[in-house]
Amino acid sequence: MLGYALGVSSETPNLPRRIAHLDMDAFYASVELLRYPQLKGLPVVIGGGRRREDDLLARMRAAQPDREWTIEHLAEIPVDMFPRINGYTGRGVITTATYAARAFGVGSAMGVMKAAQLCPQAILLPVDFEQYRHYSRRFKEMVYDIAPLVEDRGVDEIYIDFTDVPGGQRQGGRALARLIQKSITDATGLTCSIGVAPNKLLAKMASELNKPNGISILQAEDLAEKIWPLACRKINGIGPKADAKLQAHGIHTIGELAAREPQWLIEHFGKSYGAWLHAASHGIDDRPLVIESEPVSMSRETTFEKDLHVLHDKAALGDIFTRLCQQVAADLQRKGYVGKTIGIKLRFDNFQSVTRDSTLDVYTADAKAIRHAAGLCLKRVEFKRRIRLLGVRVGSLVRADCDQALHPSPLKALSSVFSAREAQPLKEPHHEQADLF
DNA sequence: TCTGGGGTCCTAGGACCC
DNA sequence: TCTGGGGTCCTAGGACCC
Repeated sequence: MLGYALGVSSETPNLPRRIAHLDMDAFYASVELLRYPQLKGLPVVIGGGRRREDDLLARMRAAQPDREWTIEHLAEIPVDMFPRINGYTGRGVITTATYAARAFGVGSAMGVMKAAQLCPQAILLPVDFEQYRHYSRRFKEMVYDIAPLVEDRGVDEIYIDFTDVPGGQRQGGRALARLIQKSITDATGLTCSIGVAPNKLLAKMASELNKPNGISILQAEDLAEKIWPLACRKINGIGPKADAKLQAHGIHTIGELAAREPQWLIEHFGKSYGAWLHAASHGIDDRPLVIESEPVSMSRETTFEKDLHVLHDKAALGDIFTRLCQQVAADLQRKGYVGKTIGIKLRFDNFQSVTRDSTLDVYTADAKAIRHAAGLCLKRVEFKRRIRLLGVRVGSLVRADCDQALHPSPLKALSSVFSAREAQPLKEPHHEQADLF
């Protein structure tokens, strides 16, 4: 009791916190190179549409009908049979580029059409999420066996708590980082970069310092030398908007940010964000690792090949809308969740986005119920432009087998009958479009 | 050459209740 | 009759991340 009050754990001595950030190198592209080793060293970008089953094999069968072409022979497909980026016309973006492609200035989130200008000879492969998820599970299992306290940050990134792992303190964490790197490469053939630091913020920046296949050890006293010269944008949490605003004030590096008075930052960036900017620039970050978490929302959205008109393309829009609802419903059911906030998202041809949502009295994962509620949301939108993107979202999720989901409060259900909010429509519905979708 | 899809979190205003 | 403050829920938009 006394020990707890003093913040001293009875199980572990008070070792200095050592947090690792592990980032798989060019993950999607590297997974593709495992099955197409003949592309190693070439500029390859991943993006565009989904994988069409055995597209390449079909072309090989046509080109060389005299021999067998199956999934076993992927590595034998000649390089010149692979699709080049310059033949692509569409709205896709690059998700990953090999280091050979990055040398041409091609990078993540870049439009495929722009990448084609920078590197027209690059090979373009479609994304294959199933394959990436498979390798994601494998590399995470390797880590988990060595160091069990892991925060999942998506398909190719994790934080690992080294503090109490045997060997986790040796050489600031380098020994353990080496062991993990070797285990992952032995098991998967993939490489990763690892940064080890006193907290998540610094670990994330450290993992970027020595890529690919590198290890970077950061101590608190290294801040001025290794972090302050970096661009503000390198801080996880400073995006394009905040960066532009900082630059407008003449702040380009983390060191320049650290030199500003916290009061000045609060005046210009708000109480919360301003205080955080100050702390981050000084390498301060107390956030714990989030070992397990529950989803808050699930959504499906799609960008059309061409912008659609709410009247002219009514049938197509209706079909897409129904399909999105069915997909979200299937996702919810497969993962065992129900939600009660149903929402839609639209993006117009000028890239402006609008969202509408509505909270039901009961939790659902039913495609028809979702479609109905989302349809009502759609009626609250004014359509003045062509539509580029349509999405459906279900939020306020709970597990399908939990009490709330199983036993809807009778009081709630009753109150909705008399609820004034329910009785009158939210804002003015656009009646002339009420039956469009 | 226009800019994917799946998420989380924050802010801010209004309704509503105590 | 007027005023008010706190708390929670809902909705819309936006920044940011992988």
